[in-house]
Amino acid sequence: MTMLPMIEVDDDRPSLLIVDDDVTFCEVLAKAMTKRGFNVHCAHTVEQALACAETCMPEYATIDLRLPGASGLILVEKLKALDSGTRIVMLTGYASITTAVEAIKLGATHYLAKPVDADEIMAAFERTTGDAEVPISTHPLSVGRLEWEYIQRVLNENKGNISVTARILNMHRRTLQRKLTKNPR
Amino acid sequence: MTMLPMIEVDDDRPSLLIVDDDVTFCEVLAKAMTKRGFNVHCAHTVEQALACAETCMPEYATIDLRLPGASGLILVEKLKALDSGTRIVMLTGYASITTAVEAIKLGATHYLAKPVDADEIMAAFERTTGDAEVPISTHPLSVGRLEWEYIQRVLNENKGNISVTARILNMHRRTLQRKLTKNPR
DNA sequence: AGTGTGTGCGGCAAATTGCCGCATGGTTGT
DNA sequence: ACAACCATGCGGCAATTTGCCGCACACACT
Repeated sequence: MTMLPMIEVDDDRPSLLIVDDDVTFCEVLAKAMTKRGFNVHCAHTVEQALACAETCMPEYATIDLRLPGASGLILVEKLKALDSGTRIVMLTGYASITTAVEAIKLGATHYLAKPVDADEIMAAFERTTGDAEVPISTHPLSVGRLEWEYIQRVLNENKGNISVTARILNMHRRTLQRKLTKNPR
Repeated sequence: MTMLPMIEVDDDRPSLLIVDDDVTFCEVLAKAMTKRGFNVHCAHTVEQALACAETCMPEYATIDLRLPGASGLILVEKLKALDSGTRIVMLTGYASITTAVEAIKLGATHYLAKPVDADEIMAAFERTTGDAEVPISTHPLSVGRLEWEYIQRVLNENKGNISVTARILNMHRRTLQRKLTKNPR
């Protein structure tokens, strides 16, 4: 695991590579993880991530599934090839069972659907093995809140178009409309 | 209860253990897999499966996620402990990302949602390595589906405890109970 | 025995939803 | 300008889902 110190000699913090094309998301997460004691680097493309990984040799990584050009799964493969000890958490906006299965097979230690908070990611890093013994993290998000966050995200991605969002989300426009007038629960 | 005290003489067919509480399903699948050259055994509970596995040492297994009493996941763990070379395909009526991730981490070679046909299972046994080329879907989950996945995840993290999960999720136990009996929308 | 907790399920009122309709405003192509 | 199309906001009402009560049973711990 501790192989080549390279440039970063006197930094005993574990290094973390965040790969996500959403710059804002990177910044927010970077801040949160720095506060939790990581030496954080960010990348927004597969190429950037690889370049960064070669120099900083991250012990931890969070990778978004959907990256410009290629799939984040490739990155899982490459990072694991670089250092099989790297702990990788896959993040995704649009979770699917197929990609989850592949990510784990490729060596990701966990797979989380956005929205996630930093504590969930921390917990995921710890859970390297499949288990019966489950370390419990308190889940701040109620189902109502989760739904609200998700709706906001999809709505935003569709530029606020309620009709389109309702169709995508497979719910009735009237219902979406009504939900939007209410506060997150 | 002890159904097959059969003595295994020389049998060069690969042995397959089918674990599912649905007897009819077992029979149908057993027939299909026998035709494909397997030496098939069936079990309907975790205990039966373990007993069977100890005598017949299956090289292949299909395990239903939902078994009376315990989850099929622990069976994955035990079978792998018995023989780490066993190829296990997880089957489930209600596929969720959480259980898929757990199953793969525990060593299952694949995870399939019912209904499946025998050929899919055959293909799954072959696919031991991860594949970074799988297409990523850009289609968001429906809100109902998202809720379902989230519930599954929290439920899993709380070892299937419905009362605790309901409290964390800030929903009524009765409502959670009712949701769990329904299909992911 | 007694206490605490989890589970499954029935019943019923309250809340939410699905689904209709209609009027309005914005955009696009003719 | 006009029609065609789409998104929006909202009212009404039936169907479904929920919250919340209850009860019985099982299991663990004292």
